[in-house]
Amino acid sequence: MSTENENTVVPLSKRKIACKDCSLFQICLPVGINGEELERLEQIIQRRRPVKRGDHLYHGGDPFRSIYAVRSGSIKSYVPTESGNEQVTGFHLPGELLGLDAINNRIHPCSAKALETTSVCEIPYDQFELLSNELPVLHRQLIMLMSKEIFEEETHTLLLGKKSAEERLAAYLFSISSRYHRRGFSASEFYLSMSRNDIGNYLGLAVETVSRMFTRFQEDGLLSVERKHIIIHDLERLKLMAGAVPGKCGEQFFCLGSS
Amino acid sequence: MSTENENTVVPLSKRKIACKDCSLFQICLPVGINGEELERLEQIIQRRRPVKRGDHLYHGGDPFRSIYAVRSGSIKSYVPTESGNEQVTGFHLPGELLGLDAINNRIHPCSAKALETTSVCEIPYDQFELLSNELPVLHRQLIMLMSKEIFEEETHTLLLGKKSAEERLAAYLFSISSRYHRRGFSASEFYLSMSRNDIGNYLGLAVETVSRMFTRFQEDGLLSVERKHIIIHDLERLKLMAGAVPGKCGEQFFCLGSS
DNA sequence: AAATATAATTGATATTTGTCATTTTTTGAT
DNA sequence: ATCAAAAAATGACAAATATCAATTATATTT
Repeated sequence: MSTENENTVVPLSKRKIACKDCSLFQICLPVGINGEELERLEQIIQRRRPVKRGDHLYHGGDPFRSIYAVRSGSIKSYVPTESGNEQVTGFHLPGELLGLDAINNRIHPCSAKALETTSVCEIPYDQFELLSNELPVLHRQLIMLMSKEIFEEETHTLLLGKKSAEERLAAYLFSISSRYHRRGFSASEFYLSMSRNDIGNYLGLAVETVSRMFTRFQEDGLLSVERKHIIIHDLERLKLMAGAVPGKCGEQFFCLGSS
Repeated sequence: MSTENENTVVPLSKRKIACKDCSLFQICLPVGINGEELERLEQIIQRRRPVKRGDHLYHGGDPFRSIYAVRSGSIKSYVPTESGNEQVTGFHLPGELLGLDAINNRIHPCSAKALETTSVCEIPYDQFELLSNELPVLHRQLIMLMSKEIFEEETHTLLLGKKSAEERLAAYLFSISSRYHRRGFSASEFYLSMSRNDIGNYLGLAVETVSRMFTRFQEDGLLSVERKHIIIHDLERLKLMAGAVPGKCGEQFFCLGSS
């Protein structure tokens, strides 16, 4: 949560932090981008001042202008429905993108709300498109990330379609753990930035069911939970409880959370 | 079901049917591709002999080589799970793509099985990538289609997370109807190529529940169903029964099924 | 710091949908 | 055409989870 100077949109070049110095570098841009290409990409990336908890990056229905990468903090994506309800469609942790569902229609189908003070990189899509004409590697990278997103949505479909409440929460916690771990944080101890309500919504469960499951997990000695602070005591067991994983995993051909 | 000469892989150039003559042209390639570009794309597209009902296009775990577009017939995508179960993740009707979830890992996370005799266009991905270096419009088009797929997965998440059995089946039938309609077929009368089992699996419901819902819909005069043959008597009511749609729809900013 | 609002937990009960068992219908094979 | 196997429909019942209500804990505001 480094509070750099907090102004409105400032070109990256005017700031100290460049992609190549960013801790998310290898997550955002894992493959074959060279120094010169990176520099040109950086020139179009905008770093905005951090958004505060509860603020929206965009609302469902807004015109699409940019895709975003989370630098720090976390974002919740949700589909607002007519009845005033919402369906949470995902949580975005550092190094993850959002807004990819809006490219086709040029309108955001989802809203994106900060769960805590959050910094994002904004990539204006028109400029990205122009630059990609010269640097096909950018398109290629985006396609990879979108493919990954599609796969992850399928994993979530599997969860919603086939898993019990217990399996859902276990899978959820395991996923969060893996993603933090990948970012260099502890896999066994972390703070959940989202409410029980959001978790339940995302997992297709009532809040009360989520609460009860947390209680049960704690009674079983699987983890300690105190409000949003989670300590996993047995990651292996958590993984087992999460049940089915696409492709039978078992190291057969790939694993959730691998890049 | 035009039974052309049924051999193994034959370059498109050797055949009579070109993309520009294909009835799916505007669905596969809706935007800004000119004649010359199209011709170069056609040169890499392979038309294989139709796959028979029950045959697989690929299995989960297979190395990724191509993406596919359905020309006629239908394909079921499913995630095989360790327990021998499966989770159906989607049905692909004419004009729709599959295999996009495998680009990132270069391994198919899903299996794809023909529900009836089905013709597909195969687009070898390496060649597509090479060609895209010269024709960025191809990448752009793929990104659009992937964005749309991500959006559709979110719609499915909304269905699995928030809807009752009745709403699920109504939403499903409305989706199928819209997709056929878009392809120029009747919106109110069609044959379902998938079993009740597959439908239930896809919707996160037991087969029996699907059966009962069909019966109820018929008793309500909403539709006539005879095995796989469906006649919708009141499309508007079906749409209403389907409930929540991303973005409040109501023509506010977009509608399911619009391109 | 007190007061108020919000979030989380817990218990009791209701409801939807799943499971099991059976019958009927349809499809495919010999 | 007959038989066997698979798919679909229907009924009875069970179970998981949602809903409702109440309590407790935690944040937020003044």
